[in-house]
Amino acid sequence: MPVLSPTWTNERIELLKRHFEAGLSCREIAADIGVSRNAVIGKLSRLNLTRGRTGDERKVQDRGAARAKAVPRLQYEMLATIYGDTDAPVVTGPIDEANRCSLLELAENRCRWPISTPGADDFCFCGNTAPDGQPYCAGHSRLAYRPPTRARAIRG
DNA sequence: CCCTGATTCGC
DNA sequence: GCGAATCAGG
Repeated sequence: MPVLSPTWTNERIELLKRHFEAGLSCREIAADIGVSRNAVIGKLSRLNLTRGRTGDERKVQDRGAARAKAVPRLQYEMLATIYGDTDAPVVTGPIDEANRCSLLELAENRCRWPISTPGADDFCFCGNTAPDGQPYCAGHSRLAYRPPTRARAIRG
């Protein structure tokens, strides 16, 4: 019911904290929730959930790999692609939903693909076996990363 | 240059 | 309280 349009509802803040604690970057959190990166950071600051004064903890970026510069896709884009066109559950690879685990059961070798739905109480993660160094499993990794765009390559 | 998070500041 | 703008770091 369109009684009000609160920017930060209970579900928003829960998702915010959850994703934040999950280790997701503010960019991804913002994309997932559907707000700007600054909005997420601003809210986090107000909630005193900041990780401490730091430019960025991720020392080296993918830029080190000059070849195949796969840039992390925003979940906002992914979800839009998945749910925005076809009604069928897009199969992208060996994704097993049966292995989904909770946040506390997440591990380095576990796919941390967030099975999140706006306002879902059964939030969980993929939990599949993820390759070394990769946050997602093979199937989700394919979704999470897109091949280098020609426009970007020729842009210079 | 790109990216990131944190703070500042106007609304 | 909210988020863009700005600052600060890598």
